[in-house]
Amino acid sequence: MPRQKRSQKRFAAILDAAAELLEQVGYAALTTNAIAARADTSIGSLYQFFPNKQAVVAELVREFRQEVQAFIGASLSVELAARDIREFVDVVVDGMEEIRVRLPGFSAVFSFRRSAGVADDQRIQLEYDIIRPLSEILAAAYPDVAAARRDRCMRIVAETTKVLMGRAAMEDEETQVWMREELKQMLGLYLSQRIGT
Amino acid sequence: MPRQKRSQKRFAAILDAAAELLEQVGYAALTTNAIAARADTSIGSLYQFFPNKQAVVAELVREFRQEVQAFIGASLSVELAARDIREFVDVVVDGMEEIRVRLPGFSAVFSFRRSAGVADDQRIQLEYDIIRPLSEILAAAYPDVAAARRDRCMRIVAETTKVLMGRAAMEDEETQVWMREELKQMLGLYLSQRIGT
DNA sequence: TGAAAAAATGAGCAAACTCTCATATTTTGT
DNA sequence: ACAAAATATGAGAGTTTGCTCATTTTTTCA
Repeated sequence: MPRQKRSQKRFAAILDAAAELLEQVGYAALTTNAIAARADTSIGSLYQFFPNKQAVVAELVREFRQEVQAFIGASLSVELAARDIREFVDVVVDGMEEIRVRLPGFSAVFSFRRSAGVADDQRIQLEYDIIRPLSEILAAAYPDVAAARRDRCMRIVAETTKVLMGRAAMEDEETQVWMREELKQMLGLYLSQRIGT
Repeated sequence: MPRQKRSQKRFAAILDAAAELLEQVGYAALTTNAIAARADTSIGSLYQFFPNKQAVVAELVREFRQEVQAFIGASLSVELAARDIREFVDVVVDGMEEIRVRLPGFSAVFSFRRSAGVADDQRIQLEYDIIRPLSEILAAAYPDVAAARRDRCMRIVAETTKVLMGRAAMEDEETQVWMREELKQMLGLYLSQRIGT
């Protein structure tokens, strides 16, 4: 762990570089040399802060998880879910989109499949960071719905949101907008029917 | 291209090995040496049939595309779509699941994101192999619906089906069953509302 | 049957990658 | 100002991987 300001800046620069590269080239093509070069530092410095390549991504995921938790705590509530579940869905979709845009590399990390077993635990936790609290909110808002159904619905909602936004990210602005709208429509209809209005 | 029976068997064995490895370790960890070893042949033979690693996957994708087209031609019809769009959705979901189970590596190839630019064209074509014909069937079954809405709906249906089945594939049998059922529910509701009964 | 064509083999080259370490530079505390 | 601690550097060691090629084995066919 860095103690001087100088090294703390490098630490942050390395993470920023990793995030940007992740966004641009994806996980498979991410290399430690490229990260160091983009962070304007030497490969040696990278390995002074991180024991290996996975650790860099793991630290990024840790930050991403915090952002997600902050968003859920700030924007989602039992009252909102109970009042209008469609509006609840809208907030979830818009919130995830905002996070994706603000944090380079987020969707790359969030979506990658079996990337040579890398940070797999962390990625799964990132998903549970969303599914679990959302399910708990629904539990409080709709106590009569069976727990199993609630969990399944939130799993569907989370997975669907994740992938459609990931796909949308690769398209032009116009396509992104309509995909988001269709997604809200679909999830709203689904939750209305499976959980309640 | 192989001319003797012996080499044609090797050609097929290499493709089978690649498909199994793709299923087991994913694209990122796929190596030509591993493919050759699993096919019980030498690395030299692999490069006698395929100019490079991408070509092996490309050939696999070519076969997958044919399977998808065959399924659509055999199982989907304008009549079915016009009669009951929910049943139409059920057939699509079950059909894709059947293909996924029958063809090792299918979901691995179908779902991978930005795998170092590999066979990207082919992967996109695979998606259009589904979206385009489905949209055409809907066009015939529901001629009053605007073309743009139809295309968007089918894109959403295809993407959602793809990812949820990909996720389901990593879970136990019980989870797969309920995810498929929830998926049918959601897509059925969505299409009923956006296209018609 | 024998020579030419086709197919098979695997050692190893070249390139790319992760990560180490001896050395140099900067910061800190006194 | 000076020594010790912290930080920075990049050449290169050690692997892995895609792919080649000289050589051997099998098949074809007159």
